Amino acid sequence: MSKKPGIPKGTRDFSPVEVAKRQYIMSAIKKHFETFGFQPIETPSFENSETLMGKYGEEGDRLIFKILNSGDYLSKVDDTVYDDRNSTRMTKFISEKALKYDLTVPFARYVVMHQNEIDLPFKRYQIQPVWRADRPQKGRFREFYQCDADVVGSNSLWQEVEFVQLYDAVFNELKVDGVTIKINNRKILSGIAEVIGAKDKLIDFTVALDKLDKIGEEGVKKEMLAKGISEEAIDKVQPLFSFSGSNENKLDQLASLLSNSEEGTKGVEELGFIIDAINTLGLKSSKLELDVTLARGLNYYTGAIFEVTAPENVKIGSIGGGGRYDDLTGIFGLKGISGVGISFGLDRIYLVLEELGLFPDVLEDTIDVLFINFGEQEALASLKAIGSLRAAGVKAELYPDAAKMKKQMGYANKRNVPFVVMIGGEELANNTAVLKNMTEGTQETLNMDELSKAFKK
RNA sequence: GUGGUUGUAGCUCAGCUGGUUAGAGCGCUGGAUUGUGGUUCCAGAGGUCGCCGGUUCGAACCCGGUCUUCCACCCCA
Repeated sequence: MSKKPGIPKGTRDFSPVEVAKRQYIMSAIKKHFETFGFQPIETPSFENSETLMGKYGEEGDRLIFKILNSGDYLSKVDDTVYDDRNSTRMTKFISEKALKYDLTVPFARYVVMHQNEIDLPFKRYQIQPVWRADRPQKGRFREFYQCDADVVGSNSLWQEVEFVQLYDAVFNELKVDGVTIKINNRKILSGIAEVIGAKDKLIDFTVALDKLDKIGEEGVKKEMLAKGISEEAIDKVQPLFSFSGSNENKLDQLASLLSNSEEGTKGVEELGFIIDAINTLGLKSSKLELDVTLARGLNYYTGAIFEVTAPENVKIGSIGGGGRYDDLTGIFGLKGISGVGISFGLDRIYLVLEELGLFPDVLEDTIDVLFINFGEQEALASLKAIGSLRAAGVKAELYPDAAKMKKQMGYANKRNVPFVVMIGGEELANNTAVLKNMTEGTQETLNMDELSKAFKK
């Protein structure tokens, strides 16, 4: 048993059916990325560690897969570092490359490196695997695909509006009804923190607030207190805990709550613009929801924050996310370039479609016709016929061995092949072929011309 | 990284409080049917019970470790 091969934790093999289903999702995403004007790029599977490390917070560093240096990497390690036996500190001496953790940071690196060849605003999309050294659980893998679309070089809020439409277009195409596109704005969160006098605790505050739907009001308050946020401060944000009504309604409440904060007011304005525009333009099947508790994601979001959640009856959490980052390329030395983008979680969308039974049946791909193998001469004649069928776009194959009929027929049967052609001794002599319909069980003898015509649609 | 959970034939799973040769269904191979599948019937192959160690006269079953699965936390797609 132990001799059996295995694959690493959190990785998967994909069978032909699974690949077909994944491609179905990917092509829907790709189609809309392209109709929205995005162009594809690809970046390497692994980057220099320094490109990735420190970009996702402390937690992120832990989850980055590090690649061991080639050669005799230990001999180059300094004695003091070696004797220290501190893994974190040792890492940079024995590993200088790492598997990419997301598509956004490598994209920022790409923009900086290729700034002279890019025309701004630059709209790119990217569909590639990423890796995280996380513990697997439902909808969470160590290798998974992200499908990202980002725009750099434009501060326009119309981009945000278009991304909402893009999410809607893709999920509508995939026939997933009832997707919620949640939207928030970092400036609103900062504004709230400012108004309650906890500006220095912005991250702790937002992380706690984000858990509202999970641990409830009391839980959130408890966590905030534990993080050193005062009771008066928590009292001031009380309205947030029972935030309800229409998006416009929420905006009004936020506007008055944040009237003393310049930044917060800006955030309310930005959100108002996006929500107004979407109200006028309309969405096909998703709904846009202002959610002040939304604080997910990376520390670099500065404006809009997006998160897409699956329809209520599917418990999978978020299937996409994104936001605006005013200065992402700044970390690589290119200041003043704003970016905004969204991401689709392919593997999670797959689980949603599977659970809702939304994959089309036609994805079960098979060949159109199997030729039974009766021996050398017969196989040769079969391959002649197969050649002209293939030229006409028919998926045809010859059973490779002159095995027993039962076996060959059984193979056709198991692969759901709709037609079988038999060219045996008799047919060989008469230059004919027997075409059998496997679902009806009927068959007829045809000459070669009639055979190729039979498959013309 | 923390806590819990799972592992028996190719697959899905039984297996009593530890007691002789570990079972079923499906699948697989062969035959009934030497050029006609999906149905039926008959026969057969296939397991060092995840791995390592311990307790015991005796371990699939108890204990420890390890790997794997799934779940929750952290975090996230």
